Amino acid sequence: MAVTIKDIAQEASVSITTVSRVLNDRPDVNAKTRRAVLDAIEKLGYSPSSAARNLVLQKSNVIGFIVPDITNASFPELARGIVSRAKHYGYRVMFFDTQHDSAVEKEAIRLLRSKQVDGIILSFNEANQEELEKLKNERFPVVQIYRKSSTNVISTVALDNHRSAFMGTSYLIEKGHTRIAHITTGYQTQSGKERIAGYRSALESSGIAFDEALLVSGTNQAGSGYACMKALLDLGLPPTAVFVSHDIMAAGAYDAIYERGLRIPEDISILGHDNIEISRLLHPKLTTIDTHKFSLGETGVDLLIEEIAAEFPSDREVVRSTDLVERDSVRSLL
Amino acid sequence: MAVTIKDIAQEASVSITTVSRVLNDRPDVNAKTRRAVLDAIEKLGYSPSSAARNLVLQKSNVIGFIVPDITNASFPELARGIVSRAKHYGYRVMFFDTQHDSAVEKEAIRLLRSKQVDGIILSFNEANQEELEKLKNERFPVVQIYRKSSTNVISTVALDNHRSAFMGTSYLIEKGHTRIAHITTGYQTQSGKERIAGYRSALESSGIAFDEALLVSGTNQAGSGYACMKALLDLGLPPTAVFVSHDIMAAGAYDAIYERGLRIPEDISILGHDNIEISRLLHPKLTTIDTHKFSLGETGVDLLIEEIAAEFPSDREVVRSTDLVERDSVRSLL
DNA sequence: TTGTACGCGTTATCAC
DNA sequence: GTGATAACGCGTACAA
Repeated sequence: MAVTIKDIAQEASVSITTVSRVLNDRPDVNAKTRRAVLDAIEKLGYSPSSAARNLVLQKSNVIGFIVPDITNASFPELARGIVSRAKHYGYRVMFFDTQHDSAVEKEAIRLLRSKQVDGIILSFNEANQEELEKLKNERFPVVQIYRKSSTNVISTVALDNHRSAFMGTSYLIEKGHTRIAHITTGYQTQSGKERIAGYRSALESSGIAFDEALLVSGTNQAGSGYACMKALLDLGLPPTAVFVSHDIMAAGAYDAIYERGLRIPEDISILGHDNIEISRLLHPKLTTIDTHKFSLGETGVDLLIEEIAAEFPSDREVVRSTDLVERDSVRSLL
Repeated sequence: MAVTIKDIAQEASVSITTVSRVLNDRPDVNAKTRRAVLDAIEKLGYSPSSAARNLVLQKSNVIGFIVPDITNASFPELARGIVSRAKHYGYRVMFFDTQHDSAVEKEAIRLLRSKQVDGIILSFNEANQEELEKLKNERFPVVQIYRKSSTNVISTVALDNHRSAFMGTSYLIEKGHTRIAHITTGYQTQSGKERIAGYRSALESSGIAFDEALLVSGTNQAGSGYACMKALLDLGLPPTAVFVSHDIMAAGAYDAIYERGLRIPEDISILGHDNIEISRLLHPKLTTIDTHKFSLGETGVDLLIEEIAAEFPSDREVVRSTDLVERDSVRSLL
């Protein structure tokens, strides 16, 4: 059915070895011969079987990218960074949306073991660390994004969440706010825990007492942000500013605020985190913290490629800082 | 290095054929033998090489999904639909973001020819129809989403844009609007053309004269929606309602309106199209038209699988209708 | 029920 | 500069 290297060889009256040579741009082949082969390829419409190639080369040039939820707002930019950098290295990207199924590790293991992919990038995952480390020990390239490895055996590119939250909270303090709430994803999530710590640390640095009532947790979704904000507005003495740990939750918070007939930032200031696309489409435009997702994705691929090429498993940990982007949702009280 | 079927055979003291049998859940193998093989597999931590499998089976169980821009707001849901349905058929999905590079067709052709993927789903693409049809003629499975094939040789799942725009515009008319503008992506895009036609058709049906000045075109981005809206607001007699062909442009339109100190929907009504995630996060929540993207993706996979299994190239065209979802951005003038 | 041997389409080694 | 030929790891007639 399909045309193979053998057909080309026959058509061009050469051996398959020669065909393979021109296919791989080897210099040691006569110009005339090359021409003939190229013509045959063109004529028969041939293209090499990647399956055969992968088999003999023991390499697929595909990297797997596993996310728990492809609809996560941070996904697109991160994915673009990964795809773009992967392309640069001659790799393709295969996506896996686990839908939080947590069969993540099984899928990952199967993929790697079967050589379907040469390496894997994990993001936002709650995967079993043990399994991953086992994989790692078998010399399978794995890189985590966003999530630090507790035992530091897996290469990681993460955010400096503590510093980021510290910076955000400090910004609100600089603007004259003292009653500052924090909407978080809670102590169960790593980023939540770290950002809470940064938030508290900033308060303390300025001599502001931490108020348990101003810390409310939910999940990384608009609806949850809405609920959290409502809880805060129901307080006897609501905050004048809220640091929301994810922009998508901030969008939900907007809803709750508008529902009460309040204004942003006149009545209450909102500071987000992540800087996703919708942040600048909200009204007023959301002041937030950019996480450089595209670049994070690129770095993830860099680490993975390094891992793939390396003799021995590396375990580099890259921690990236974030940047505040001022827009219109925070009011200065000064 | 890696453990192969041969190692398992040796370990279990059987032939590779037998191992292959248990691997593929063949019934014709003794229970005891199977146990032994399974044990060996477990012990050695074996998993079959997909490269070898693909080569002998002439099949990868991967489908390619090509989009011009992964950050398009309609992408996530569509992708989820595709991934979900593909998984159901035992397929994986490989994403390709062409960044409008329009080397799309070359990439697609290479992929298919090289058997890296068993079929391809194209979305939002401006790819060369001729190339695609050539592919199709060579019995390569290709399905288009959103874009109808002019010559009807490629299977397609598309939207009934005309009907959709007709419905949307009629809705505004029912609400008492007569001065209705349309922000569009223009006559160059297929969906733009069809939606313009639907819009005009609805106006005519109600005896409202089409006003050239109320039709303003841009690109499918927030910034462009902003610019288009500004142009409309600069009109001597601005519209009372605007039908925006894409929600992301509507989000930009909101900006322009707020910038002028106007209110939605009190001063001007906005009707979107697409129902992307941010639509319900805007304030006021955007009334729009849902395109059932998840389902579209599922159907795309259905068609592709059919195509892959089929003896002869099919060329089915599925046209899906849309649904209006009423929220808060349209005011009744009655 | 089990095993032998060949083929899938490439690349790589070694001759010529 | 070019050509046999042996892998790569698996599925599958065909035989036993």
